[in-house]
Amino acid sequence: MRYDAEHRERTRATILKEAAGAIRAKGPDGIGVAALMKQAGLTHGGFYAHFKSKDDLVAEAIGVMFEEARNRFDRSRADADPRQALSDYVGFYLSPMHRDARGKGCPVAALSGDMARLEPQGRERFGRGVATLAGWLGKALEAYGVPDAETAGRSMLAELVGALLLSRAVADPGESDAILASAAASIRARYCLEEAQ
Amino acid sequence: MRYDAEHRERTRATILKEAAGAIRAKGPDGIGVAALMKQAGLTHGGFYAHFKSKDDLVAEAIGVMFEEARNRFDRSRADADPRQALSDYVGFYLSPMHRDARGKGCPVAALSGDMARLEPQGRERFGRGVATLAGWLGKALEAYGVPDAETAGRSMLAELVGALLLSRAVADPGESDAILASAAASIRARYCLEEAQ
DNA sequence: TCTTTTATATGATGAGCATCATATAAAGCA
DNA sequence: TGCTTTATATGATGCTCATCATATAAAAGA
Repeated sequence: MRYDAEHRERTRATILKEAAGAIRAKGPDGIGVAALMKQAGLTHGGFYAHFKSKDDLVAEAIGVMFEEARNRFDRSRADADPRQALSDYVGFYLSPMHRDARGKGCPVAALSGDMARLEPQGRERFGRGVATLAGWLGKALEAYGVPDAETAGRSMLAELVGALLLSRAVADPGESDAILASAAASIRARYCLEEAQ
Repeated sequence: MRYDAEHRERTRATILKEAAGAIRAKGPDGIGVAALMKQAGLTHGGFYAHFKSKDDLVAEAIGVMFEEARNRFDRSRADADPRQALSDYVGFYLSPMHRDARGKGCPVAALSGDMARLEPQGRERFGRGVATLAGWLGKALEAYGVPDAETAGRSMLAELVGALLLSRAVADPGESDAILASAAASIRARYCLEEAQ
């Protein structure tokens, strides 16, 4: 019905935003095209006017998630010294709030487990996101003199992701909190972030 | 057809063993009852003579996986001093071999990502397994004088799991190897395991 | 040998899924 | 006002899945 010029674009963005949330919350196989389109206020058939296939959507949505993550990371380091910025990021990452907001949180933690089963297109995009994120962490560590910063950045990302995943996986809330707290304490101690908090 | 006394039991064990592998490799939703029974040399209908439901099977299979993991851990610490045993375990855990054997490897790394979506029965069993594994690591660390061993055990598990997951998730083999190596180096340095390797 | 028992097999049901051919409706243009 | 274009809607197809009612076949006990 020949809507105004950017209508199609806006609709596509809405679908992608819904998908980015739903895929993180329920996994790439946990959400169907019909349900997703309904969430976006549309019907399922129209989907294929915007995306070649569901795999195509998933790959694009992964890109959107990493853009969101980049914005968050940029914001956290905007006005502070690198050590403070890193401390803030660790604090956010290992917070119960982040744990409980799977659909809005870090795509790496939300999707790592599903990646091995995903089509190459999405995996590739995910891999680039992981490398970028590890690089940011490494640079932040390097900025205040941590040695072997590239290795440390990857190690730190692994612990952040592992701790968040475990805290989401276990059934007991006390154990879940303890996992987050232990990882935070260990990371802070080892990269001299204690006093910055 | 009234097979001999333990036939039923043996069949059940076969199904569980196949399930424990397939669930780790493809996820709880990645394998169907029919395909699983076929792998076990049976037809799909007979399944319900052994398990109440697929959810029931998944929960039991998770138990089997953690038993396997316990055996592996026990073996690794059988004849060495605690530091050497821990070093061996870290070496095994972060090896490319373990990364590539998802169906036979650590259930925590294989299933963390799926846990949040699983029924409570399976989650509960998984949570107990995680706590036990973190406890073992903590005890091993304590045995050679690492301070705050309980915290350190949880932190170490988080990094092991996170690194293995990331190494399986990224598409680029070089990056995957680097993630494993970075985590191993960081863990060895921080818990004085270098010289033990 | 005949009956009873029970582990496994067959086949069906109904739900959910991705995908696609076709229809509709409304905005811009004539 | 009427025509054309195109974003969205409807409805169908064929697939996979968990589950279950029912059938079969063979071992154990008589």
